[in-house]
Amino acid sequence: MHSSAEENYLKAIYKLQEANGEMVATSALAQVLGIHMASVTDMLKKMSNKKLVAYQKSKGFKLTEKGRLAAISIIRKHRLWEVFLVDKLRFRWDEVHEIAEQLEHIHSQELIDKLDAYLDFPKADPHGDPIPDAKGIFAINKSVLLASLAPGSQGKFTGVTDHSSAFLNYLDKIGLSLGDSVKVKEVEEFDKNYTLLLKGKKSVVVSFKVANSLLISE
Amino acid sequence: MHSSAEENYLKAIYKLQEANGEMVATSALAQVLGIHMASVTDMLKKMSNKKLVAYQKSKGFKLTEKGRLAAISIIRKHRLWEVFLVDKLRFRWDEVHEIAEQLEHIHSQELIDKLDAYLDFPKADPHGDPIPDAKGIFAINKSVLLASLAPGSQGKFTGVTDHSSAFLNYLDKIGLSLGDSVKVKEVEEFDKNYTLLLKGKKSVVVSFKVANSLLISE
DNA sequence: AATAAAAATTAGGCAAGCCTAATATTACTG
DNA sequence: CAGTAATATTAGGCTTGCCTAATTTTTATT
Ligand SMILES: [Mn+2]
Ligand SMILES: [Mn+2]
Ligand SMILES: [Mn+2]
Ligand SMILES: [Mn+2]
Repeated sequence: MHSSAEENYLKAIYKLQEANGEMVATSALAQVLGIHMASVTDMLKKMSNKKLVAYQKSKGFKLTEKGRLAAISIIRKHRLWEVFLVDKLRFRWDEVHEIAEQLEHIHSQELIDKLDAYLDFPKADPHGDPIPDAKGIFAINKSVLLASLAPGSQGKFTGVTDHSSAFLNYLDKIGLSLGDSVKVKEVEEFDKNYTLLLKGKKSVVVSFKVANSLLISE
Repeated sequence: MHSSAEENYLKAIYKLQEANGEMVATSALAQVLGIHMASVTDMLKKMSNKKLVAYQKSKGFKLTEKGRLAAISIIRKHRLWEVFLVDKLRFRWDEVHEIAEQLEHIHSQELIDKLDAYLDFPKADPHGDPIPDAKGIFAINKSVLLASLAPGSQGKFTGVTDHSSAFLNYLDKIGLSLGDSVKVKEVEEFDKNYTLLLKGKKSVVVSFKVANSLLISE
C-alpha cells in the first residue's frame, strides 16, 4: 500500500495534470504541496522507482497508468467521505475538506465499497465535484463557467471551482445552493458584474470573480 | 496533536494497566505492540518528556493523568467507529477491528462529537466493550464471566473478553449474539464443559475456554 | 552567443520510529 | 550469596520525508 505522503503527491500531480495539461513541473508540485523543491525531487525519484510517475530529470513528469488509477482512487475516497460528512453527519460544505484529507488515507476496499453503497452511490460530492465509480470512471460532466454565459442564459448550479470557506460561505449568504437554477439577467459591460435571477425570483449582483467560480449545467 | 504511533502506545499502556495493575513493564508493552524492547524504551523516553507517561528507568512506567485521558479518547474513537461500521455500514462484528485501528487516529473533535450523536450516543461497541462519554467517563459495568456462574444462574450476554475472529465466528455459529439471555443448565465437573440454554430454548455445550470468554450481566 | 534569471538537482542533515548487537540491571536459584 | 537467567537500556544504523545550501541545467534577455 502507498503511504499518505505518496497518496498526497499522487492526488496533487493528478490535479495539476488535469488543470495544466500533461507534463508537471517540480516547482508547481512543490507549490501546491507546500513543500520545498528539493524534497519533491527526492520523492519523485522514489515514486519513479515504484512506477507511479514517469520522471524525466529536469524536464518534468507525469503519472503512469498505475499512478493515475491510484490517484483516482484517493479522489474517490475523499469525495465519498465528504458526502458522508455532509449528508449523514450534517457538517456544512465548507467544513469537510480537512477531515476528508485525513479519511481519504484509510486503507480498506471493503470500507469504501460499503460507504459508497450506504451513501447510495452518489455521483458528486458536496461541492459538485464528480465521484469516479469503483472502476475509476468519471461520469462525463458538461458544465461550464457561469462567466461564459450570455445574458438570458439559464441553467442549474452544479459545482464550484473555488473551494475556499470564504467563497462557500458567501454562496450560503446570498442563498445559492447546489442544484438551484440560475438565470443570467444582465452582464454589466463596464465592471463585468453579473446580475443573476435565483430561484424564488430573487435577484442578486455578483462580481466576475464569483461568476467565474460557478459551474452551470444543462 | 499526538502521532499515530504515540496513540497506539497510549492505548496499549492503558489496556495493560487495566489488566495487570498499575505499573507496566517494557517487555509487556513490546509484546503487545509487536515491537522490540529497545524501540519501546526509546519511545517511552520521548513520551516521558511529553509528560504522557511517568517513566522510571528499569523499573516500569504508567500513564500520567494527561496520558490516561489521551488513551481514553483514542479508545472512545475506536469503539464509536466500530459501532458505525457494524450498525451503519453492515460489517460483521469480527471484521471491524482493523479498520477501526486506522479510523481511531483521525484528528477532529467535531467529527467524533457528530459521529457520537449520529450513532445515538451508544454505550457499548459491537463487542460489548463500554464507550467512554465525551468527558472520558465509562458507565460502570458489573458484568461477570459466564465461567464464574453456578448452574441455574441466568443473565444477559453483554460482552466478550476474546475478540478474535475465530471466537466471534464460533459464537455466530452457535447462534449466540450480544444481548441474548443465557442460562447455565449444567457444568460438567470432569471437563468443565458448560451446557447453556440459549434463547428459543436451544441448548448448547461449550468448553470452559468459551465460558471464560463470555461476559454476563444482570 | 553571452549573460542573467529561474528551475531543478545534488549533497548533507535532521526527527520519528523502528532494528540489531552489546551492555547493564534486576530477579531468581541453588 | 554467587551465578545465571531474564529484563532493560545504550549504542549505532536504517528508512521515510522533510529541510537548507550549493551546484547544475534550462530558459529568457540582451
Ligand atoms: Mn475536498
Ligand atoms: Mn469536495
Ligand atoms: Mn476493536
Ligand atoms: Mn471492540
